[in-house]
Amino acid sequence: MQTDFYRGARAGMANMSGSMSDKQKNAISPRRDEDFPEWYQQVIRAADLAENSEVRGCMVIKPWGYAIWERMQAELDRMFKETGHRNAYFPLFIPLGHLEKEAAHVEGFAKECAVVTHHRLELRDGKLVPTGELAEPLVVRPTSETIIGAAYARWVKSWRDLPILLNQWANVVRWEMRPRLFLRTAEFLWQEGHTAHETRAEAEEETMKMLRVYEKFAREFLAIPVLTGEKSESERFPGALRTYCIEAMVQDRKAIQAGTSHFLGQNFSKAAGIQFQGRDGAVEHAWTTSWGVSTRLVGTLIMAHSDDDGLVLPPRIAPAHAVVIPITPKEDSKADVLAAAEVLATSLRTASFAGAPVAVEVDARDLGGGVKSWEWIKKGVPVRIEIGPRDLAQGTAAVSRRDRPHRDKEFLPVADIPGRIPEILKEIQSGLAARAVAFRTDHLRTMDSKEQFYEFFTPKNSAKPEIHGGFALAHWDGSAGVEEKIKNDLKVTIRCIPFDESPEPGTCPFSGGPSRQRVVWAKSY
RNA sequence: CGGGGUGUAGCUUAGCUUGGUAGAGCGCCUGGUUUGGGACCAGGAGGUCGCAGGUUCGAAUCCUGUCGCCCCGACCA
Repeated sequence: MQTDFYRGARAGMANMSGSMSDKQKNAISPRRDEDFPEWYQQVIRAADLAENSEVRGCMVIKPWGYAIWERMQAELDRMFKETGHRNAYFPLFIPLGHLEKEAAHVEGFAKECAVVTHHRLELRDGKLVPTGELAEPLVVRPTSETIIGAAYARWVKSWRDLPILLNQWANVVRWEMRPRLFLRTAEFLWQEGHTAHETRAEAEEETMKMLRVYEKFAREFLAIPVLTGEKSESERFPGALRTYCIEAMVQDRKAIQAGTSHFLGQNFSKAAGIQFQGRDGAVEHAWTTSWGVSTRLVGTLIMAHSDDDGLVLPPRIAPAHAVVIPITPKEDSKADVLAAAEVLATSLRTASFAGAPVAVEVDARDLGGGVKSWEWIKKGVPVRIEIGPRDLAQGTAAVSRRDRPHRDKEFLPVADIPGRIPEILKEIQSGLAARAVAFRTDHLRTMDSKEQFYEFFTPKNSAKPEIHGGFALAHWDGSAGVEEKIKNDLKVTIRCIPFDESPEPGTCPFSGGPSRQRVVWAKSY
């Protein structure tokens, strides 16, 4: 089966007629197949999700973008609570000394830390200059293992104090060289779960449990299939014993790490001194985990589902499920149309989707119907409902779906709409998920020869690389040398070593050495 | 941080080679006609041409430096 993400847009274009088609075919220019990175930025602008700020690498998340993040937060927070976690908040500033305690951690994060060295500004010759140097500089958290570890060390005395199962919603700062809206910003929003356990087995189980939470969230809410597995040593979190991840494929066939869960062993508890007296009276170090997802999920969502007309939101994560658009061509019927729109919205809100009332917006702005419709198309709202004077007479409204060409509309009796919308939302959700699965299936290849591998990851046009490649399932001898070589040659890395109940041994096509199992290779964000 | 590209109104851009103090389209505002698919007519607002120096009688244009952004590389969620 050939999955074509552009099919919808083409069908839409074929339906177009009149002056519009001469003017503009798609809302977003360039199209995905012309220039994917530029398309991505234009979608963000067209949907009014975010913009770059005056500080390099930082972004302003605008209301519609933030609403998507809030939806993610709401569902994840619920899932964390269901798995026994509670929220807390730890400081933004970390004493420099804390960061020095775990060697691998220092190595991993030292290069990208913002450091606070002063606590006062003085006005000199009209310029503000920092004064009041701090005795010990403070690091703006790039992640919170160290400062949370220090707190856990204070809190834990006995095995009865364990486990500690906390999460925090916070911002973190990593001074990135190449920022990209949502995908990699100097400051980003995330959640970080931090747990401490009595036994190794318990901590390992926790690590895996939270990975499963992320996987379920991605599949059920974002409609994005993800591969799960373990990171190779070179991709592991600094200081972790094992790093597990969910990896998604987006429409340029690159991989994106959408969430991680780390088994930290006793590394951080030894560094921070998280010790307790066990059931046998012996003093032991706790076993810790950490796990997180960030606003990168918003970028992942955009790249996974959106099309050449803008954002496409899966209903289960959309801030609004439906928008009612009053069409008010005549002054004398305007009040009636607006009133009917409100009545329709109100009745629609009595319907429920996925266990909650259908979220409805009414766009009562005094603008042309086409203008308003296009705005909501670009914002990715799953369902648009237009209601105008003719509908009033007939008791109907025109229903359009974001997963269908934008010209398609179905006139439904108003009375049927509250009953019908939840079904449509369900169809859109499962349709987007199915399409994403099919897309990934099409671009996931099992391969055994080096030649095939290199061909797969080499664009035909090197000057202006077309969308190519995907995920390659190939054997690997487990050596960092092979990883290094492939990365240098093709910019392809091991995204994860999939969990495999019965691994199929084979031969590494790059070294000829023995391989325990196939691993997932891809270009990545 | 290295290589390449690029900065002119909110967006897209003309002008730069051959210096003479800025033009368009979209968007925005007002009025009218419109509104079921990104409307039309008329009027209007908006730019110290990224910033700082320099050359010159005069700089968007030439020179130097610097900053931002984009792409590639290193690094990363």
